[in-house]
Amino acid sequence: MEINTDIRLGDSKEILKDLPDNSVDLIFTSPPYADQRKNTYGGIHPDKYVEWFLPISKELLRVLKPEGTFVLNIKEKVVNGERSTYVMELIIAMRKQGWLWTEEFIWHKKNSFPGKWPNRFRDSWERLLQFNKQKKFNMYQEEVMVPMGDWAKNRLKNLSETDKKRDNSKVGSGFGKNVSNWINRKMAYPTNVLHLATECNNKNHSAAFPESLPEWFIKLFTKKGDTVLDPFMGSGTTNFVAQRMNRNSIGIEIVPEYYNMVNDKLETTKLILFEPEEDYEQIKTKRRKAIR
Amino acid sequence: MEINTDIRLGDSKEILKDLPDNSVDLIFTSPPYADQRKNTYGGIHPDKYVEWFLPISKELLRVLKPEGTFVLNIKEKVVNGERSTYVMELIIAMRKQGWLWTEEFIWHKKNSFPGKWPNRFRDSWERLLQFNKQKKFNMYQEEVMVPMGDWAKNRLKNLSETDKKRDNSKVGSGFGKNVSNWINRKMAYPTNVLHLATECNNKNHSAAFPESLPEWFIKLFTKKGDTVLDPFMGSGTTNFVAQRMNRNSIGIEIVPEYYNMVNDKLETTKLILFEPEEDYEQIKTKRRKAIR
DNA sequence: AGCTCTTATGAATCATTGA
DNA sequence: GTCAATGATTCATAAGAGC
Repeated sequence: MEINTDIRLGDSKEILKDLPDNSVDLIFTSPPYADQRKNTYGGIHPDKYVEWFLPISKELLRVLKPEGTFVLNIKEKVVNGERSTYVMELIIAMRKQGWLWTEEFIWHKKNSFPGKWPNRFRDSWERLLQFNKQKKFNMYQEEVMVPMGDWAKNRLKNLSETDKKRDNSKVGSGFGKNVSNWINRKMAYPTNVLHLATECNNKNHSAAFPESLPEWFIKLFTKKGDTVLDPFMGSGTTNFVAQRMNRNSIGIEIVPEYYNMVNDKLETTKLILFEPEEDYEQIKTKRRKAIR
Repeated sequence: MEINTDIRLGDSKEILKDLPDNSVDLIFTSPPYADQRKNTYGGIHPDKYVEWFLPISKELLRVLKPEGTFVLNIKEKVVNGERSTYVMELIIAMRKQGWLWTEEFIWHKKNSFPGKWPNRFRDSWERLLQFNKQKKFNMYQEEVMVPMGDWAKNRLKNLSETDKKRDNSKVGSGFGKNVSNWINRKMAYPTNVLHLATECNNKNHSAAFPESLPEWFIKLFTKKGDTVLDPFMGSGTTNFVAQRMNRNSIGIEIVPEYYNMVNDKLETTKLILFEPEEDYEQIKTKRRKAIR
C-alpha cells in the first residue's frame, strides 16, 4: 500500500481551500492556545480566539468526509485569576456552524507542569473535543481496547446484586455473554478519560503532544489507507504517527522553521518505510534511532 | 463546639431568600441534571436549564461570603447523539451574573460500570466547577495533601546533581530549605484531577455522590465551625459529611421523601454526636452502624 | 528479574517591571 | 491606568541505568 504524507507551508485558512470536499477521514490537531507561543505564532488574544478559529473550522467542515471525525485538543488558560471561556464559546459557535459536538474526552496528564500557588492547584488535564458532521460516523472501538486491570477480575468473581440485575434486564446483551466476552478477551473498552504522560520526543517544538495521543485517535477513527489531516502541524507528530500506522496524512504549518524540520525528518523516514514486512513497533524503534 | 445541621423542605429558589447575605463559607451541590431523574425532580429540559438555574445561582451569590467558594458538580448528558451545551452556557451566564469561574476540577470516576455503545465509550468523568465572588478566597491546601510515593523518600536520601544545581542557583530560597520542607511533609499537593470511586452508601437516592467528594472540598475550602450549604440536598451526603467534620451546614430539598429520610438519619446521628471526645473516624463508623 | 536509585522535564502561574 | 512583556518559582512522575 502506497502511503502519502503531504505537508504544506502556509496559513491553514488559505491552504485548506485547496483541499477537495469530503476527502479527509480524521482531523486531529492542537491549535495554538490563546496568548500562548507568542514568539512563534501570532499569539491570539482570548477575546479574538473564536473569531480567528471559525473560518478555519468552516473549511475543516467542508473537507471532512460525512463519516469522518474532528478531534480538537485544547485547554483554556487562566486569565486574571479565572479560567477563560473562549473554549466554551468556541464549542457553541462551532455547533451553530454545523458541527455536532459528540463528545469531550479528558486527557489526564500524568506529569503536569510544576508550580504551587496560594489559590490554585497544578493543571493536569486537557480537553479533547470530538466533533462530527453527522450522527453516524466511523468508529473502530476494538482497536483501542486495553488489557483489563485486576479490578475487573475481582469484580467478575463477586458480583453485586445490582450488577446482576442491570445486565439481566438488557435485551440482546445478557450478563453471561458479557462475562464470557471478558474472560475470553481479557480486554476491556476504554472510557472517555485518557491517562497519558506529556513526554514527547520533539524538543524543538514547544507544544508537541505525546505520540500516543494522536495514535489513540487514529486507531479509533480511521483504518489503514485513510487520510488524516493536521491543520496546525507543528513538529509533525500527528503526521509521523499516521505514516507509521499506514494512514495517508496532510499537514499544514505556517512557520517555515517547523515546516522544514518536518520535511527533513520525513525524508529520513521514507527510507526506512520502504523496508517491507515490518510492523508498527519495529518501524517505530528504527525511526527513532535514525532520527536521534 | 456546637455544630448545627439545618435542613429545610422546599424550593431552593424560595428557601434561599430566607438566608442572610454573606453567611455561607462553601456551597457544594450536585443539582438535578437536565432531563435526568424525571421521576423525582421536575426533569428540566436542557434548553430551559440555564433559565431555571440562574435565579438560584443569584441567591447563592448573595448568601456566599466574599471569601467563600461555590463548587458545582455537573455533567451534561447526551441528547440526540450530541453532548448538550447547557453547562457551557451556564458558565458564561453565571459569569455575567457576577461569578468568577476560577477553576474546573475533573472527577475521574474510577469504577464506572462496563457498558458498550456503537459510537461512544463509557462516560467516566464529571465536572466540578469552582466559582468565587472575588479573586481572594479561603483555600486550605495543606488539608488535602496526599501521601507521597516511595520515590520521594529515596530522593531525600540521595539528591541528584540536577536538583542541587537547580536549587543552589536560586536566590533567597536555597536548597536546604526546600529539602527540609519535603522531609517534614512526606505529603504532596494534589492536582485539579480527582480520582475517586463512585461508591456511595445511599441506595435510596438515585444520584448520590461518594462521601469523599464533598469531604475533599469541605477540607479544602472550609475550617471547623464554618458553614456549608447544599441547595439540592438529595440524600444529604454533603450535610452528613459536614457534620462529621464539625462544620455547620444547611440543606434544602424539595422532595418530602428525601427530606424526611435525611431528617430521620439526622436524629440518629445527633445522639451519637453528643458523646464527646471522639474523632471523625470513630463517629463515622458508629453512625454507619446506627443507620444500617 | 525485581529492586534501588538517578535523571530529565512538562502548552503553567503569578508578581513585577516597563511601555 | 491599562496592557504587555519578563523572570522566578515550582512538583511529581516515568523511564532507564545499575546492582
